[in-house]
Amino acid sequence: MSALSPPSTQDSHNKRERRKEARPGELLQAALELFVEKGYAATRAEEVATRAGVSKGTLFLYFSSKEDLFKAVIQSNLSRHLMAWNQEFEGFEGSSADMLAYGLTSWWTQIGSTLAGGITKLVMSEARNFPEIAAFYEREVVKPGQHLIERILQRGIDQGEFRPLDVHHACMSLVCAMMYLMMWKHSLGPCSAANPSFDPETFLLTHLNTLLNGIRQTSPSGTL
Amino acid sequence: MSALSPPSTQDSHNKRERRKEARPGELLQAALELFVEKGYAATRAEEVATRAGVSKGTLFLYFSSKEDLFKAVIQSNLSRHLMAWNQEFEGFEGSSADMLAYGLTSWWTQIGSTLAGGITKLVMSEARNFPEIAAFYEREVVKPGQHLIERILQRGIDQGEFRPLDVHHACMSLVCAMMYLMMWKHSLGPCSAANPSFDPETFLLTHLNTLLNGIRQTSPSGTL
Amino acid sequence: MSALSPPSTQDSHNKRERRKEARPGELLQAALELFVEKGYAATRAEEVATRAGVSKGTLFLYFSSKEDLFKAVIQSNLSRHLMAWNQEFEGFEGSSADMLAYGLTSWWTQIGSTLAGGITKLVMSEARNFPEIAAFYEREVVKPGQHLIERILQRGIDQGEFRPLDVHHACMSLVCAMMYLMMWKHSLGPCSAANPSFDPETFLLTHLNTLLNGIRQTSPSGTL
Amino acid sequence: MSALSPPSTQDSHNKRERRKEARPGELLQAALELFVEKGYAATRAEEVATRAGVSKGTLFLYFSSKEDLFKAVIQSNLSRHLMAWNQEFEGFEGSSADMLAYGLTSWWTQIGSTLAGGITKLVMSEARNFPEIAAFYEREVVKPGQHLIERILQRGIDQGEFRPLDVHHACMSLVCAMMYLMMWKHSLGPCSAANPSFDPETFLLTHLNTLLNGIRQTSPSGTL
DNA sequence: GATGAATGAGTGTTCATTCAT
DNA sequence: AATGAATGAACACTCATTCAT
Repeated sequence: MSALSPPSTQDSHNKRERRKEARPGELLQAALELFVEKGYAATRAEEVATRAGVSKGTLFLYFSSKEDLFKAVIQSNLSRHLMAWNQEFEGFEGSSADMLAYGLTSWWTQIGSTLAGGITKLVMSEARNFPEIAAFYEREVVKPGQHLIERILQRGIDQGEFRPLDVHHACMSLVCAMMYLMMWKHSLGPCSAANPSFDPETFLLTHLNTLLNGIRQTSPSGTL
Repeated sequence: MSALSPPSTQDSHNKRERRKEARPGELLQAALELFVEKGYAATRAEEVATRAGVSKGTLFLYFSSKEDLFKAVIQSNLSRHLMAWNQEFEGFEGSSADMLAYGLTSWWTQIGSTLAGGITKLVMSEARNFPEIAAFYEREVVKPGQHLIERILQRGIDQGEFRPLDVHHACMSLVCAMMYLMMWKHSLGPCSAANPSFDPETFLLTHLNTLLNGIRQTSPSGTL
Repeated sequence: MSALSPPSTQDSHNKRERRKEARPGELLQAALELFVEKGYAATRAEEVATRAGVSKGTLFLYFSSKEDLFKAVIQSNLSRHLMAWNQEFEGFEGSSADMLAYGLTSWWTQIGSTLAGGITKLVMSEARNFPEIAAFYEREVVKPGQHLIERILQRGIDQGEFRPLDVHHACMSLVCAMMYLMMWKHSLGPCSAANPSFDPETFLLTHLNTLLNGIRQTSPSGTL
Repeated sequence: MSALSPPSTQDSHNKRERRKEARPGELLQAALELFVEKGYAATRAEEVATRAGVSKGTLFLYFSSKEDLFKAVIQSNLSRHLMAWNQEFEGFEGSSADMLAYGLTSWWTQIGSTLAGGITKLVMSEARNFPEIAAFYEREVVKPGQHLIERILQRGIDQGEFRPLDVHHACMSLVCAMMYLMMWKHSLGPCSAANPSFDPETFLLTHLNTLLNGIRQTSPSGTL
């Protein structure tokens, strides 16, 4: 697209080339969708290939095994996931409570309610069988996320907005609601004819407000 | 039963009988361990049998299929407890806050901290592939558990202990912490050299107190 | 039953003894019924034992294997079969045509329409896997039966009732209708909602009359 | 097709393609042989594959199950012939007696004397255990065959060649001889050192002539 | 003799992976 | 590079047979 892109290959080859270069990405995308939908074990390699528009054999040209494909799916999506996460929270101005509310909302919009939410469920489900992925996830996603939230909480304490508290515990109290929503959405949720009036975003904000009510320096009157 | 009954006959009868009666329990225990450790799909029926000290064929003498075994594992480890709790709380005296704290503590002691806690993660992981099990779990575990907690919350509201609130949301705020702990403990937990000073039970009670702080009719001095 | 039966065992033991001596017969009867109904391969040894009112282990006390049981079932029933057959036809007076008609009718009544008819189907179905049984059946049932019919046909020729013909071929033309009925009755018949007005005995006599019409020295007017 | 088309491409394409197109036929042939020889239940799927020169997995590439293979064997060996006969007889010129004789002869040549004749015995043997196959066979083979023969008989009656008769019974009288031959040939036949001078085709025509003698409007001089 | 709990070889079927084309 | 026919190891489940009681 840029005029500065390498013009080494002839234009006539571009369509093919672009196709070739896009292959891994198309396979990863197809695999992500299927793994999230059906789980790792229940997804057949051929399904992934078919959805990506190639043959079974081609899949193994790009990934040496189904396990290798799985790792690539998770890691490539976690990185994307991560970048979005980091950009989102930089340079926010306002009260710490507002920061948390904003963070929760945008997390739900950009991750929880999308395919990315399925990755978390996938990682949790397969962590025991793929320790490398578990370690990667913890290092690259869990730890930075916790750190960010704990910093916001600490900021609230330092500025007298929240009463002194164990930021680690408070962070988990906050985060666990998101985790619960994601697991539910990709496991029992689709199987249960549950209360259709339930709205995840409302629940998240209710949860936050109840917690803030419990940790604020002075209890305000309204709670949602 | 009588001390004078011929011991020889008894014993000869017993060795076989005792085996037979113990088998289902031994198989369920082996299945629980392996399912929690490796996941349902990744556990071979023969492994379960071997760990229980019997042959493959014997497993199918007691459980008609691998899925049936899975259901039995859920039922024997979770349904049982829920029924007991329902009865226990029928005659409970004391504040609703105490009831919740007691419930959380005994849940952690009897389920969360044991292998049975892994079942929740197991069910969540496999729900999409086994809708029947998902339905079974929702009917036998989720619904009764929610019902119990919501009744306690409603009691607190009716007695003026809690301010009026959406019991469904509040129940989820409470429950999600337990879910999070269990998911963590059986997925990323074993792979991470996490903070060793973290104590799940303390976290649960902290979480409860923060929430109670947020929903109580009159804010007490401070409970964190 | 006879007063001369060996009185060696005490009367008090009789019930048990009679039971014990009846066991093989009860097992053979149960096996016959099930083999005829479901075929050899599809009948489980345990089913046979259960129907005979004993346990699985007991079956193998009397028959060393399922195959052995099968052979015993066939051979014991063929003998019975055979005795009936022989007694039936001895000393018949009347025209050869009447002999054939009588023979066909009584064959249908006593064999074709009973469990014994199922044995023929069983033998045909399993002959390739049990050559001994096939040989036994041919020697003890097929050959004598053919011989009898061919003698009757020859008698008809000798007495000028039938025109000269190949008795072997004529015998087969006659017999094949019985075979067809038996096979049908125990294979496709039960699976098809076939013409309910079809009556095997009528068919057999029609078949015979048509053949006799073709065989007789002078064609009579009526043909059934 | 063109003599000038590049032979290299053709060949490289063909070796693989020709295999693929030949596979179903090779598998059907192997299955036919083994099923007829040992029975359906006693033949292992792997044996069929091995005899066809492929691995177990390949069998299931072409037939979705063993039962499906069974059905395909029936269809490719019997249904095909019946359809051809139906068409052939549409334009047949000559007496109905000749039609029947011609039909019997070609049936013996194309089916009765070949392995395909074993299918009838196979179906009869397994019908009770595979009702779906029984229904399939009745629909695809029995019904069309009966219909064809009954039409010919009716034609003979309408044209004054045969005396009025019950075409259903007459059809069975005719057909039962073929059935008997096939059952015999694939059950007791191989086990017995039977009369080597016996010729099935001659028997069939003798049988037909005897019946025709019995059903013709005017008895001719003698046909046996 | 009788039992029935236990066994383990055997079967149909699936699916990740290979490799000739 | 791409294909897709072929493979064969793996797995859930069955059932004839054994043997301790």
